[in-house]
Amino acid sequence: MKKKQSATIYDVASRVGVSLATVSRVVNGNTNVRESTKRKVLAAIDELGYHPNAVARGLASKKTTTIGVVMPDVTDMYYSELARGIDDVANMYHYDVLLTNTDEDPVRETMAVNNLATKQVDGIIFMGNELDREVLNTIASVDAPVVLAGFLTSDGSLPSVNIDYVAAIRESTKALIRNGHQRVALVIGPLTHAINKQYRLKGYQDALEEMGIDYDESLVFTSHQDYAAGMQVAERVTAAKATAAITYDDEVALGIMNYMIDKGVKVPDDFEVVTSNNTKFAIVTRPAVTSISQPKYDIGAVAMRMLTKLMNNEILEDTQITLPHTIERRGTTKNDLEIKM
Amino acid sequence: MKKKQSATIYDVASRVGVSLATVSRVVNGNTNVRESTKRKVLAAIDELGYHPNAVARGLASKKTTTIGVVMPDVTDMYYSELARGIDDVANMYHYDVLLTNTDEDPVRETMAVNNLATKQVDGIIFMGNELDREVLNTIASVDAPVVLAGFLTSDGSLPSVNIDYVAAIRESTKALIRNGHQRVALVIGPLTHAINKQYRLKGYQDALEEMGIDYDESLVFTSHQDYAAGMQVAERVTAAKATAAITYDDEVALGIMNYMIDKGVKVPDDFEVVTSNNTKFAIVTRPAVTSISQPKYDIGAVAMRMLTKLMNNEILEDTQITLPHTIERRGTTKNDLEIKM
DNA sequence: CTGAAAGCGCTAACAG
DNA sequence: CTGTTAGCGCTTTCAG
Repeated sequence: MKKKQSATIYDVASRVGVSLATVSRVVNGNTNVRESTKRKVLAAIDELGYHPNAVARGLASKKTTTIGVVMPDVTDMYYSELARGIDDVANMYHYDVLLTNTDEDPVRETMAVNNLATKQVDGIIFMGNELDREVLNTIASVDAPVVLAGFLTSDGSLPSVNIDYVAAIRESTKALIRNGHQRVALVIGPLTHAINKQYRLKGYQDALEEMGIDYDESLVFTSHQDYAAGMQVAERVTAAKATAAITYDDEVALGIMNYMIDKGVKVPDDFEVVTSNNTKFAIVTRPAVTSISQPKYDIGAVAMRMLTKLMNNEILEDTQITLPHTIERRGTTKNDLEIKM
Repeated sequence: MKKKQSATIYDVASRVGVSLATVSRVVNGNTNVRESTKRKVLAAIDELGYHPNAVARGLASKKTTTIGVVMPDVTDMYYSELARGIDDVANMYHYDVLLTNTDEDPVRETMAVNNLATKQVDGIIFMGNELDREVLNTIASVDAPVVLAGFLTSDGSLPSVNIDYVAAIRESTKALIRNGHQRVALVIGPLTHAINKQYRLKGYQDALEEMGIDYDESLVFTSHQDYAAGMQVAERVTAAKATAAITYDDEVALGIMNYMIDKGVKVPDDFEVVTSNNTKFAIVTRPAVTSISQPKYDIGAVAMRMLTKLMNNEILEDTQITLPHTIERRGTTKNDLEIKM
């Protein structure tokens, strides 16, 4: 039963007594084939166990019906949920997904994009936190549309799908301030990244300004995106005498929360926490974590949908898509947390 | 700067004044090329920005340097950690990964395998809980080696990488019994799956027998692999008057634990929990969850390593690989939990 | 060490 | 509605 791929389009053609072209037509659903011959071809295909060779098809048609997905890490819940959205709509449009983990290393990101180009993918969806100049150049040099999912560059030169980070952080910060906090810590990624400096930090600063609180740089912390990093930054947050924190990553939020709990600090009574991604991590703890709720699956799905249009040479009416977010109130904030614009 | 792929091997050849064959040789690292012409070819490649077309190469060589990974769901931490191990060693051997989510639906699994065959992947790594007969037939019909990661079939007809589930569950069950529990609940997946019935349940029964406790079918529960399902099964576990539980999935364990906590049952004082996958979920809660520790990343990595051998037509000395596991004691079991063989 | 020639399996005009 | 004819870009004998 091995060697399924042995039958070629030629075998089918000669068996039925038609030309390659005819077989190709029925395989590709071309309507210009007489019903009777179509039936015969289909029968032969079945008997021979013929399956089209996508590689040959790719060479001839210059379309591989494969897209590349470049992401920091599949084991990161935030990205994997985006990936699931991407994969589902990719399948819906009959695309396969070539997955690459980069750990946000620009060198690996560059290699990944180049490699995907070599494999002739029809398009690429890129996830991460920032686009290094060299990566940007590589993307520009590639003959395949690229869309960013879950982050963006400051110049908006590439199509992307995101939520309104400024508003999301602004709202949460204000809510915390209304809850009585004068010192709210902001825990984000490197300020060298546009998404952190121009969006998240901006939202935080806007909130402070609107609420009449002076911006204190010492309340802004940079952290890696993992649990251990959260525990570490928690110590600094404590030292800075913050009484609440907004984080950009759920694992970091849990690290901070558990640090507090382990130190005997009551959450939310003595310390409130709001996180950003609303992954499963935010709901399995006690207390569960209040979070900005991003439509992660949809971000991936919409990005993929955009990509299909791009691959189809359609014009996008809007290249910078912003999806709505909400705030999910849970146990790490006091019940009277009030969300307002 | 667009249209990078414009240059072909032919362009390079004519620019240098050699034949295609020569360029192909230097591109593929064939040593039979004079150093001077090699240098010239390399220079031309650089000037023209030539990048080999993997699709054409695949057609000609019948190797795509791409493998397929079929998994239930990327957003499931257990599988995504396996996937990361796979991806890392795949890259090490210069393979790309085509990812497909199946939600364990046999229909989608069958389609996935067929699709991967169409795409001419050189090999496939399959993850899941069970192989449906039809899926098994499809796998057999495909002309590419397949290895299973993180589960197995009862007949061992396919190469696989796992831990010793029987021993792992036996040890944890016995440890719980030694802790004084007469009624330990076992929460696993459907008994129609070999991994549940012939391995996990067996380990549980062996432990009971060794400890002189009668097997009580009403203490074995079937549950889906998610948090909500865990909360649901917890109610039944409580009704069955179990005082401890062993689960096959971390999210399920958290569901059970939180159900107990929410009901005022003290964990671990009044109820102990041991889970199986030791994902990040097990460490971010308070208490953190005692877990069987599987080398998930390594399971994926070893599976991929096996696959490379298979793709290289090497003979495997051992097709059923068992990796070592340990038990990670945390806060959902009493401190005197004693692990013995 | 290098070139010529024959495909890999399929799509895509172009005829008819 | 169907066949013919070119390739797609590269690998791979086989000569030399």
